Amino acid sequence: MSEAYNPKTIEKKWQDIWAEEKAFSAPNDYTRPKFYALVEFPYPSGQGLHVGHPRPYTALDIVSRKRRMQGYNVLFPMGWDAFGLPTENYAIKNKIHPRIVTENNVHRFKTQLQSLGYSFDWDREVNTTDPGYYKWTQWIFLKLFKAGLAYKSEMPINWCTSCKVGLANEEVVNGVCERCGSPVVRRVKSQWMLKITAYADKLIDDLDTVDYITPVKVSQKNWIGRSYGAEVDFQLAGTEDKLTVFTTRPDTLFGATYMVVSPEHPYIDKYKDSINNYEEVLAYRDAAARKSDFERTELAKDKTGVEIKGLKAINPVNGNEIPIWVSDYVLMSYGTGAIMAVPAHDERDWEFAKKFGLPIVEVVAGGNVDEAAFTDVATGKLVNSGFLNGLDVADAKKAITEWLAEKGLGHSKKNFKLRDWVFSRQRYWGEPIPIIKCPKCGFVPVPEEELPLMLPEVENYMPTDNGESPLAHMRDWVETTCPCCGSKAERETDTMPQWAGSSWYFLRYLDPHNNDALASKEALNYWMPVDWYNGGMEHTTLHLLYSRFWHKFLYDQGVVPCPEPYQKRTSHGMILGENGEKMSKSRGNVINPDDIVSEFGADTLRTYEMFIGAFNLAASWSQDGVKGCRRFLDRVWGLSSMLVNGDAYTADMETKMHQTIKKVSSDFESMKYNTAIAALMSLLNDFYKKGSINKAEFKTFLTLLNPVAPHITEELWQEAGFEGRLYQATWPEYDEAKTIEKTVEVAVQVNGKIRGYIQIAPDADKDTAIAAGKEAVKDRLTGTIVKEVYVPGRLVNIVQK
RNA sequence: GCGGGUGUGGCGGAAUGGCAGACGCAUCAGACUCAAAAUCUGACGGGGGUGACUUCGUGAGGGUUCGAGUCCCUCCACCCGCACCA
Repeated sequence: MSEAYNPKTIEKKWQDIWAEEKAFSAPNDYTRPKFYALVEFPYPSGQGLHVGHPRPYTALDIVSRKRRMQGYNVLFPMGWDAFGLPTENYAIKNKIHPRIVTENNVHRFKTQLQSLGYSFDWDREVNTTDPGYYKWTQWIFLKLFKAGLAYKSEMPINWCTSCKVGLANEEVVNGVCERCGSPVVRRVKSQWMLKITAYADKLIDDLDTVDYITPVKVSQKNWIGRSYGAEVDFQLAGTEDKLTVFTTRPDTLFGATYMVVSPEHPYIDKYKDSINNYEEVLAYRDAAARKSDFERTELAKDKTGVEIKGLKAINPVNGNEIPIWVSDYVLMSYGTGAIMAVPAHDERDWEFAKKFGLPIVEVVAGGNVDEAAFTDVATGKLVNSGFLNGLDVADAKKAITEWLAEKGLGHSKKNFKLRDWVFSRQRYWGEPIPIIKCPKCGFVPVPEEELPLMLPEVENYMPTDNGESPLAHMRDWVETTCPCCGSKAERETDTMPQWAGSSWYFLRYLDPHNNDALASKEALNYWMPVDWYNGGMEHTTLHLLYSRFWHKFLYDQGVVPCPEPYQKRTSHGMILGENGEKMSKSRGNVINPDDIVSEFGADTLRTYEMFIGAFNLAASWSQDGVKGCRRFLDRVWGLSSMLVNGDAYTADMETKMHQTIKKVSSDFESMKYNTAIAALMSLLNDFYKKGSINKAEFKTFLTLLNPVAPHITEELWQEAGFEGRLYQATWPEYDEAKTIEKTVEVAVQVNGKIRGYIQIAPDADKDTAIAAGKEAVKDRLTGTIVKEVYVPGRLVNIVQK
């Protein structure tokens, strides 16, 4: 073969052949060992594919191709997470229906992904905007509703004062609207909520049963934020009411010298007649409400507050009457919205007490509470605390909690930072929430047999002036009758957030055309759980947590066979621009994958993105690096002109062949793609040095490289006249014994410094090695030998005085 | 402030506690060429030496060890999250 390597023709050729032969379809052959590899399906944006997409996709494509050659039935699917705001905004701006925008974008993305030669099973493609798909998204919502896990609640939302529309958090940048730059304020609206907090404990505890990379587990745990403590009741002096607080330090109760309530605490209104400075308190509350998130962050270090005069609380443990303050450092959304302040042992309380001259009483000895709050729970001993004196913190916690329970003044309690999931969007391009609002029956689910509740075709999908969903315009869609009592009723006009469709998509791949269930029992039992899921760290506390929640719910409902959806979760680093900054249009450092494919070929792009650096770390793009990978493939192409006969590895190559098979096999599994490719480059260099490669060696080399560069290897396989298709070949085996060199160079050190080398068998015994080593450095052995170290195959170290 | 991550040649990066810098890029030299490109071959951390060699060197400083990029302690810088969660 004398023609030069031309990826343009061979890549198209093999993509067509693979499609025609259905090379990568995952048959429902439930007798074979299965492997379910999953990558996050993309949001088909108008920008087209980003060079960031191929990094994770190629990585799991490599693993999938390898596993197929190892005999697994591999499911590696792809689909489209196509509902969402950018499409809707683009549609509004350009006056094109979002459905059309989505179709166009999906077409472009699919063409781009296909040009990269991924071994996706395209027969299982899913699209979240397809009614046949969102039928089941709505079905799951109804299950949640019927189980009491979907409810409506007044929630503050982000409201753009200029666009007059509710915004997602992601659309608010530094307190202003991302699109128009106008200030964003909080506005209370009735929203659908999902009770993810009901699964808070399971979402933490079951992390022990899955194989996720540590940063993901840590982030999820911190995000859920479970903490153990106690709720304690403080009597409001002169009333029948109690002010309840949550604390993780009930042991410090004797040191509680005042209390603080959040500005939104209901007692401010309830006791306004008893509050002497109500006007002042109200002014503080209004000021706090006006603060934007940005200001709250900025002012976090400087505590503000107002004493509520006329109300006092009684410390239950010593009967002291203590003042109550209001301050925005106490959040209504966590615990009870009120705290007991122990300035001696809490930094925030200490700061507040110092500023307002409140008493600081030390109850845990070990620090200097005049200087700083003492928060060390490991070493302190209780003082000034009556019956707790002398105990350490852990014992004191236990003792006081028991005491509180006995007296009916409190009880142990655990709390979470996790909040319920705001599930409503006042937008058009999302799944309609299948609920009917009946004046008599309340919220009534749309009957299951009426699903999917189709998103109506509308002329005008612009947001309304009053913040209602555009669907509210559609009176003939909105007005309906109650399925329960038959009276006039209205449909819910909110739609679901983008996270809905992506919370269960991995289930639909199993059986994407099933109209009777989200997937058949057989398919679920065979394929679940996902064996390996790779995705971005940015989804750790949103998509990944949401989908685990839905899956756990579906498990409790008997819909899915396993409590966790993903057995293993890994994550890739970002690809940055050549200047080391995040790629963006404004920075002018965006690389378009299409350009790389047309100039260098898909195999080069795949190889480069895998060679760029450690998979889990961010990496900067380098056009020279791309060229280097193309040069590597050119040299691979050149191997065919060195091809000689031979059905077994030649003697001088045998060790290296077995070593490379071993290294590439394990590196692919541990995501060390860069070193796997380096090993293949090194092997290639050896063939060049030698000037020949035999057929056995060529077969192995092509097979090892195939997962990374599938087109060129398949072409060379065919050109060399090897049997069948390379994608159907068997992954090569290595013989551990044959990975070991006959002799190796072993460094000889004297007192830890290298002074010579010996050639010796790697498994030589210690006496032989030490003797040879001493001989090699005999001129330097002038002192008394105190130690002789021998690491087979590595080094000899003679330690002398 | 808290949590997670990262610091190694000119650059991207390799190194189960055991020869630091594999592999690639850039650069330089040689071969080929009228020439250039491409390709092939070789050199390529700093200092010293004609040289075989020698010495220093993995963000900084300590420590453990025969031996530390790797383990421990104290710091520093940068990146990414979270942000008063009682």
